[in-house]
Amino acid sequence: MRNPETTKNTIIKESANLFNTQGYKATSISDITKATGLTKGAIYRHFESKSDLEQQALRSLSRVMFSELGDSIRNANNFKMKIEAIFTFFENYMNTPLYEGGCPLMNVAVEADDTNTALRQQAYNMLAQLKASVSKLIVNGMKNDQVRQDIDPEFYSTIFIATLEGGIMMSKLERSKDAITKTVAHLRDLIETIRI
Amino acid sequence: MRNPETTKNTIIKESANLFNTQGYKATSISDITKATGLTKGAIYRHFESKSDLEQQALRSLSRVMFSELGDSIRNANNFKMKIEAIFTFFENYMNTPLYEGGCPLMNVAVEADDTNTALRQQAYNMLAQLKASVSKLIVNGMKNDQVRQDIDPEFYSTIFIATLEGGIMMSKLERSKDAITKTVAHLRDLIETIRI
DNA sequence: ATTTATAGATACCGATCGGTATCTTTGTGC
DNA sequence: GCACAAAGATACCGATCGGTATCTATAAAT
Repeated sequence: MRNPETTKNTIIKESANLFNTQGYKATSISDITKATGLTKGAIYRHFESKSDLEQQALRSLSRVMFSELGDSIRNANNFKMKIEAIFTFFENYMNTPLYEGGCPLMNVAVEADDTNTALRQQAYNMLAQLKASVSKLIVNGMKNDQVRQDIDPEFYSTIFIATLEGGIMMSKLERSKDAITKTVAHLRDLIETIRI
Repeated sequence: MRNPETTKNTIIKESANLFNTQGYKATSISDITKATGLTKGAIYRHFESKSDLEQQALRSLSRVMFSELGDSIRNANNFKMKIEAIFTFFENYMNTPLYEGGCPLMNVAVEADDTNTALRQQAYNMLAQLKASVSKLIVNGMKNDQVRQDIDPEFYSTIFIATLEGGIMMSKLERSKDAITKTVAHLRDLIETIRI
């Protein structure tokens, strides 16, 4: 019953959920004690500060996000299907989300200002990783003659991510799939202009 | 020296700045006393609660945003130039922003969860207003034979806003104009496909 | 100049914040 | 079954939170 590793994972999972839905600053340690059924003493045994917990929770969210996204890209076996896997991943934020509260990258990017350098740096790294994976997908498409040679992978990677993130922001606010559906439809058209 | 109207405006302006940069929940009343040089007594004479101040501050940000955006659209005299005015407006978030902290709509959309219905509703209304103004611009372009008749204004309005909002989110995180520049370049291409 | 209404300052309230010292409970090796 | 180290609970800390009752200073009207 009393497994410290399990306890730590529980704290990370529950706090990640709270941080991603309510915000990092807005979530208190006592919120986390209520969600986990543990006490402050237990939490501060496993994490040296709230800031430490925030960082580990975001790292967990990041891992979940990128492992799911990476898996679904890997499981698709051509450029078109890999891109569709990304679309599905973002559309799922509105029906069967991996985690509550929307995209952890966008949430932390908006909340973390200059006073929270640790979270900001993590957000920056997440965006860099996301851009790199989309760019790589496009580059591989070019190598396999599925994408035109004259396009800039970084350019399209940026367009894709901006459009999808903006779409889920709108959809979350409107509580409707409409925006993300429209943005994905648009990106599908865009893909056809660079595919071979 | 002692003008209650001026005082109230000062409180709204300074608190709006803090809310938009640090977040609503994360900004305390004492942060606002420091920024304004006033005391709690003065603030609570003009606003009945922090929530009331948050709402009035956001309303102020919204008015500034839409009056500036509306003016620059009005001052342009054809579809292409009006669209360019929107691009310039969003690009300006990265060089000479109207207010610190990025787009008030995106900030409040991400922060305001189900526990803050008042701010959420205001954010929803802001998005509706933004969508309506871009849609109207496209509809007018169609009426004046500057835009193709077979396109859906709501569709393109959504694409534009999603892409621009996503772009400024990325640019703010990366502290670089790169993302917003790329997204604007993309939207410029997109415009050419629906213009006559 | 005096009165009066109100803008703003001061001093406080209980609740909650992040954090810690200390105590009790629990699993594990012998 | 006993000892022991570590996990978790309890009780507390000072600081800060949003909010308010009360007092003082000030501008305007007479």
